[in-house]
Amino acid sequence: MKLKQLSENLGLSQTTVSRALNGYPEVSESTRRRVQRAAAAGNYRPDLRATRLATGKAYAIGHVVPMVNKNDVINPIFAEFIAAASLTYANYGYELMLRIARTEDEESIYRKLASSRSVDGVVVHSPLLNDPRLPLLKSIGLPFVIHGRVPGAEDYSWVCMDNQNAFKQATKLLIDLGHRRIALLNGQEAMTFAWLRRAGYEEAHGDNRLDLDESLITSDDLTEPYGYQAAKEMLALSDPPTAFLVSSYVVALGVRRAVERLGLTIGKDVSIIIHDDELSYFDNSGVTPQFTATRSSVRNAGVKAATMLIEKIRNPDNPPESHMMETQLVIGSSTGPCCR
Amino acid sequence: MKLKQLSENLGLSQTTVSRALNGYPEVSESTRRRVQRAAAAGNYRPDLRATRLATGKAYAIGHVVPMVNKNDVINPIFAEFIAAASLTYANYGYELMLRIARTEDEESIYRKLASSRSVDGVVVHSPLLNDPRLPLLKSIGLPFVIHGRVPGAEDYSWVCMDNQNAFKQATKLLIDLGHRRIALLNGQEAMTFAWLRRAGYEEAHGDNRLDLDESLITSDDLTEPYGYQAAKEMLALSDPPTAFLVSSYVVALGVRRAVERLGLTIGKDVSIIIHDDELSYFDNSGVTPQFTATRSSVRNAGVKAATMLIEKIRNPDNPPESHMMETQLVIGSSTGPCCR
DNA sequence: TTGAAAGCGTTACCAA
DNA sequence: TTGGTAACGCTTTCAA
Repeated sequence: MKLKQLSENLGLSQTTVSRALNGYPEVSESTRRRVQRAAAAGNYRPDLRATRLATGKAYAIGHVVPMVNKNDVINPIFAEFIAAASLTYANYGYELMLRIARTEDEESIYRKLASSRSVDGVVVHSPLLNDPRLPLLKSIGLPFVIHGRVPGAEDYSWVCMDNQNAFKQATKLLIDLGHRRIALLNGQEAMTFAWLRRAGYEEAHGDNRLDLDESLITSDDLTEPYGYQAAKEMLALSDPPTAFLVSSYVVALGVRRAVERLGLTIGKDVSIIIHDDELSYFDNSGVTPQFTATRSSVRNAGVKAATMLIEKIRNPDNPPESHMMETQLVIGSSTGPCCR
Repeated sequence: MKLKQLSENLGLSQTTVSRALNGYPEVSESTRRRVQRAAAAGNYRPDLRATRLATGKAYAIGHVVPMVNKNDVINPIFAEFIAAASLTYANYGYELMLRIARTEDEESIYRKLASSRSVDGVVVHSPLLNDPRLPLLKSIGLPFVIHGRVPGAEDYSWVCMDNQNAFKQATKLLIDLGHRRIALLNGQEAMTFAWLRRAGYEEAHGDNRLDLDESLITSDDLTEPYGYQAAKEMLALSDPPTAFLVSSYVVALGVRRAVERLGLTIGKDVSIIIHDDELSYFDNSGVTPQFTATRSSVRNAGVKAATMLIEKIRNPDNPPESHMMETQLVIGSSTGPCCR
């Protein structure tokens, strides 16, 4: 069923039918109802391709995910973020186009998305330090929101978990509990999320006049074996850590395994704080304090980024907007300082 | 830069320029080269919206992911599958539109995708037993490929890991090794992948005239705590299992934890076989046999589904095609029968 | 409150 | 081998 046929059936012009269906005010209520009824009965839906061409809009947002990890193409956090964004777009009549980008293709992908008019804007994932995509997108003039922050850069829109503060507060908590040897199991520090986490960790050390020990800091792709291996090696040091600050739950599972293999007890001999999206995956809350960005925060971030971008598209002259997602400190139970 | 301007610059008609750029044979090579050069110089790219309307194609494939899990919206396997598909579509000039569907919205989403002509076809994820989407999509006439199989249904296109055979072979291996009490930690059995895995497990038992013990079979969302809890309870039985057949690596991490907490050794006291996408996440190969669909298989499945669907769109009258992805049995090291 | 007609930027048919 | 022109199915301007 096309607009033409529908309007002929109704004995109205295409103009009137279109207006009735799109909620224009200058249509009489009785006509509108009649049109709506007929449209529903005839199962009419406007051809999105025609609407796009006629309106000059794409009614689509691109999500460009770079291939950065060895293991995943899309990590679970991104998947949740993107899923939430997708649901949000649907509410606004927008589609989500997903693009996976090899680093060498990334620039041409953005250029093509812009010049072929297939999207109205993009969400940029996995920002890096000095990320070249920022100036690129500005020069292209394609509206964008970054999922993450780029330290040092300004004048762009982003939505981000407060990684730095999260790790600062978590580190501070451990220090206040008496810990002095706190391990940081971080992600790849070329990505700003990891860089910021380390910054928060270092800040808390500085505030408390504690020296950093590089042998307690590692960064890698966030897998279970990484957590196990790193924790195992650190625990074998002559002066081992008494607490672990861990960037993801899978890594924490590895840490837990290393700890338990030594016969140590989490929450008594060793404290673990996890920064991740899914508290429930780690089932010994009540034993160890946990600092976490909950999965719902990730979803909220996706929703926020989506609405921000749509707003930006509708109002291109508004200044860049940014939003820091709150994280929350969840303490399973009281955990005294480590003393083994 | 639009086609009109480009053609004016060149002193050619839009027709000729379009033909030159789209590789039509009736253009002289010299003209084609001249056009291509000018297009590249002027950074011309056809407006995809116009192309779509003119050709009647959408140049887009929809991936509709139902919200089935409590924890993830998109599970990591889907993410990899979808990522691989996305890369494949890009090669063919197609876009991937991602839609997350609440169960109650699913039908209307498919109808809308079809009638608004925003996709040329869809990939259906997470098939269920007697999945209503099959007849729905057939009646709508929207080309589709299912990621997974629907037992009992016929005459549709699918790409699937060979879940049933994988679990049959894995179970058989354990039986041949002397195991008689084999636990199955499965996913939600409303989803066909889990149903098929159980079928394979049961088949191997039947072939060897072993009775099933329902107390050794559980199914749930695939999380670490699920694996831990289920394994812990089973190991406390008066006649505990000597082997575990596990549907995902996170679950296996939980099983391992339960096993190790009892002071048991994997590969000696207890065998574990994992069916999952990422061998490397479980780092004690060499100790326990592992049966696994590797992550590359998942990616291959995504590529396969994408190419099949595009082929189907180009050739709507071809009969349904299906493809069973091979899985491989990876044995870390020789593992004798359990005997504790 | 309604309608006629001109776009939107391509592709594709029919002539030349 | 090239070009004129009519689609494609909407939205939107202008007129009634």
